[in-house]
Amino acid sequence: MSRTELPMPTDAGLACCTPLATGAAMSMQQAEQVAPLLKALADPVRLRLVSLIAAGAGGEACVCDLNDAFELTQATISHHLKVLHSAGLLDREKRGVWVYYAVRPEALSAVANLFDTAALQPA
Amino acid sequence: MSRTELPMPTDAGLACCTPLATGAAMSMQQAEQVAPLLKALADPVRLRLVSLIAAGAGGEACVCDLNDAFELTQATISHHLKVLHSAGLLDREKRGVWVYYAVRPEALSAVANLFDTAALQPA
DNA sequence: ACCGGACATCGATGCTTGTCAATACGATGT
DNA sequence: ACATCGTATTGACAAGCATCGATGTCCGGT
Repeated sequence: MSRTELPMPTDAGLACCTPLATGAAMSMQQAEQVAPLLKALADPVRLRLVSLIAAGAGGEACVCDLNDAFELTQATISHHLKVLHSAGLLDREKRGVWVYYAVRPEALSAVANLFDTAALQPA
Repeated sequence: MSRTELPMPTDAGLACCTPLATGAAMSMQQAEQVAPLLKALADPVRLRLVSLIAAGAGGEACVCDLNDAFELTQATISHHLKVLHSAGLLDREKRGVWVYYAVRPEALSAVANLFDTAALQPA
């Protein structure tokens, strides 16, 4: 990448390079802020974990149930739950011997908003 | 995971383990089907690429512009575009010397639907 | 026919990540 | 006190991934 500057088409009004509504598009900061959320969700196991938890009573679920829903080690499930929790997607509450994870609607709607904003225009 | 079977709470009606509305939740198949889309989007660079392309005129953008929008090698941008294209998120069209990528609204709305369906219930 | 520019592909490299077995921690019941 | 059960943590390993430099390919102009 020799050119560090971008705006001018090198010569005149060449047909390429309509200058991308950069104002309306996402900044690198924004992207780096949202990407971790998607990264946390971008795994089949974690995606299903969130789905199971969201489908649970009160939007929460006990780890003991989640463990049995997969053919994976308890350590692996625990790891995935930690990832989701660290990403801010799940809340964690210890209730007696058991631990319950609950979805954080704010976090999920943040992702939903992302696609409402960025995506859907007919043509 | 010693237990390969799941359904029975080992003893009686213990308070834990409300059995998760497994019918309503996402199957492993579904999760494995959607996760690749999220994986493709779960990178700051790719997320911004999609954003830039979506913000472009007609929901498309020339690679020449995209290259200049990042401090990354042309090879790297090309790689990311390929990932997005392979995931079915972008269309590719060669127009003269230049290549234009365009967003596939269907793919994006698939992701959007995912969060509409799974996410937002008040309490 | 040649050169130059726009993208793609290849091969290599260092970092991240999904998974497991083993172990540690903490609460409960006996 | 002790054994037990539910969950988290640690350490290790293989696989995946983001990035780069170098090279290849295709196209348009001279």
